[in-house]
Amino acid sequence: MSISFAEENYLKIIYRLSESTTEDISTNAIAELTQNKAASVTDMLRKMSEKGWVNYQKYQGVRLSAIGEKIALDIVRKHRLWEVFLVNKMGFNWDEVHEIAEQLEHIESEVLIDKLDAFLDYPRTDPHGDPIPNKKGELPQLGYVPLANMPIGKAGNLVGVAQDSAVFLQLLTKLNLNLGAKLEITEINAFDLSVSLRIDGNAPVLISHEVAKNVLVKR
Amino acid sequence: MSISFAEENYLKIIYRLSESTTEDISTNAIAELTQNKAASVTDMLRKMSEKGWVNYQKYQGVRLSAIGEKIALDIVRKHRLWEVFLVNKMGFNWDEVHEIAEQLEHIESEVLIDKLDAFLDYPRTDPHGDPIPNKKGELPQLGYVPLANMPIGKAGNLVGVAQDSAVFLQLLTKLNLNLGAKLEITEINAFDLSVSLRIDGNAPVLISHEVAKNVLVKR
DNA sequence: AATAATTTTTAGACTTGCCTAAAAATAATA
DNA sequence: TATTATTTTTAGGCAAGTCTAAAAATTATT
Repeated sequence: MSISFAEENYLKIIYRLSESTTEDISTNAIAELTQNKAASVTDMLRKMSEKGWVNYQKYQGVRLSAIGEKIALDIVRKHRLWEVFLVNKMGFNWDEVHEIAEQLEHIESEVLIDKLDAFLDYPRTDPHGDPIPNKKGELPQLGYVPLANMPIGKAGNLVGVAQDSAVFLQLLTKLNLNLGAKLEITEINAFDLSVSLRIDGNAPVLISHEVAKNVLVKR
Repeated sequence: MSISFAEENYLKIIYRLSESTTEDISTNAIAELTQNKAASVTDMLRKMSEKGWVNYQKYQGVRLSAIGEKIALDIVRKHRLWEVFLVNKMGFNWDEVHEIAEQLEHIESEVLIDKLDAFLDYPRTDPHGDPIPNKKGELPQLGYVPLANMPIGKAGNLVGVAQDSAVFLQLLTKLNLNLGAKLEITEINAFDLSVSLRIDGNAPVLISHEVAKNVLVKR
């Protein structure tokens, strides 16, 4: 039984939504990310449920099954490896590669992906700092994660930075973002992805997505 | 107006068939290569004719329009560049790459293809010796072509070889395949792609596809 | 030139993946 | 808790791309 582009996209998006919550994923949330109407999502969830890729109860939202998660991780692996390729080998900037990787992730060839992995020297993260699953679907334990990738409401400690330019480090100091500080995202603004951040339990302050990307946090 | 995978495949296959004949391409020939039924091909030809990509008259076969040929050459360019990538950078053998390139050729990003071209150092031919069109759709003038790619009935002269192992050259000598010999394919056997070859006007002899690939001919 | 064989097209149908509009279920609020 | 608002599902429909079976056109053969 083969899998279509559309199905791969749904699985990938359900996976993405699952990363930042333990709750069931809503039809509307999926509709927004797939750019489809809720009715179409319902349709697809029913079909994928029959195939055993998701656990879906009408009106109750959806979660990936073990099989569905393995498939999703496989797509994520391909997506992130291709992103590394595009940035490290083809000279794209990290903000130009998403659309192309969305296409490349559907290329079907296990041996190609293995060779690509080797060619790129077995990277552990993509150009955005997201971890790359191995071929068994296991995520490498990095011990940290970019602040921008932390789920809302989960606290962690600042353990490092992904960039060490002087201007960046000066900004951190000014914001009271010091090593060891306890950080918790209270809100992410959809418009510019800027982040409301609670530092050491104080009132939230606003930082840019760019800053949040470069601050590394241990959960 | 965008183009679908299916349409790209049809255009590419009509182009391939057009390379080896000046006659109009038959519905059945296309059906065989696309692995579809003739009825489906008729349908698609009608649609592509409306879009102006082919010149099609019922029962009379089809030819690419100027626009259709440009699109086809673009796909061929992508296909052949990806083949070079797969062989030169990923370590595949030349006989393993076709299926993967069939998928990669549909990736849509002009800037990616340009960067890939540069990354591969602007190759003029793919791993099978077929010329790679430039981004304007122009084929490089190679001055030669693998014997295996010559159309049936067209004569040319042996100007070189694509391989120089001792056993191969010894075989050429035994077959009377010498530099400057006049060669004309009289038949290609579908089963193993072996070639019936007329040498200097003599009665045809049989050579393998492998040999025909490695003999270079000037038309 | 008439008939037979082959090729191509038409007609009608099916699947996938999407849509809109209306109905049903759930969640929020007075 | 009753009503309202929101979310989700159902029902019916549409386009793309394919299929089979039958009809029409072309080509080959007697």
